[in-house]
Amino acid sequence: MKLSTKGRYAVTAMFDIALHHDEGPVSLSDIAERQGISLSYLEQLFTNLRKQGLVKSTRGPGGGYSLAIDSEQIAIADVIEAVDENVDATRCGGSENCQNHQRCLTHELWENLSNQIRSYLS
Amino acid sequence: MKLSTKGRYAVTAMFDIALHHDEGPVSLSDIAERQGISLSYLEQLFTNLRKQGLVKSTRGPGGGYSLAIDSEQIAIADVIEAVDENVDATRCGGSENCQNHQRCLTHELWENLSNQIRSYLS
DNA sequence: ATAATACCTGAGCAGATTACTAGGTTATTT
DNA sequence: AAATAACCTAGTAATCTGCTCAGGTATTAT
Repeated sequence: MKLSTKGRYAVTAMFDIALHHDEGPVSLSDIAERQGISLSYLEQLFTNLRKQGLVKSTRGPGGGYSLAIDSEQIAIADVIEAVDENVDATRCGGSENCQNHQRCLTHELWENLSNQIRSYLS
Repeated sequence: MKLSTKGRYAVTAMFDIALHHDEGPVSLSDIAERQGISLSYLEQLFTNLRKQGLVKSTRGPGGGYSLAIDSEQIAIADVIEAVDENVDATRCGGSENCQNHQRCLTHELWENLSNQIRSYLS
């Protein structure tokens, strides 16, 4: 789990789409202008959002992106994790070098924390 | 607000100190060994933790770090923010380029989110 | 006193990430 | 046919991460 500007951009853009949902698909250039984000950067973010099945695209003029599912079904955590490919390969990857209780304990602590944040953002 | 390995290291180390609190100050080399974190890197993190008044240091042999305040008074958010100097200078820094309602709205959305996460981690 | 311990500081560095630019291709509408 | 907008690929400057190295300085045990 990671919380950075990248994730914020994605959340902001998704929010923008949700707001203009009734006017049909929203083009990235519109979002870019409204939210002051680089168009090409948005394209990269939306590649991931599309792969995660959060948005669907319509090509050609008048096209753009629209939410793939109902806005209330989309968790903020999903959006953030779609763009922030989490490299959270915890030191003790699963079980291997959990020699002492200590390391397991702190590892568990952090995992719990991550999970709770994730469920909070849902 | 940012959640990364750096913050996790800090939280883990603070947790380690809290666990060994009764045995007096905890040396960074002990933490480094127990948690598998580079000593010099820990030193850098603790410089910030000390500046934020989260830990106090005891020099000399037998010295180390101890919690500056009661462990229950320390918010995880404080620890994370002490090391992850948040560059969260939001695009519309205060008021200047909030021309349209749109930008203000999403900005507010994100700020609320940040605040709620912060209060959750307390 | 002196050695050991452990905090403190700063410089540097490989690798990754961030935010962005540039320049295309493909699909669709008008 | 021409315009639009998704889609794709590659490159880049700046920053961040996690770490090493190389030295300090302060405190305490002997």
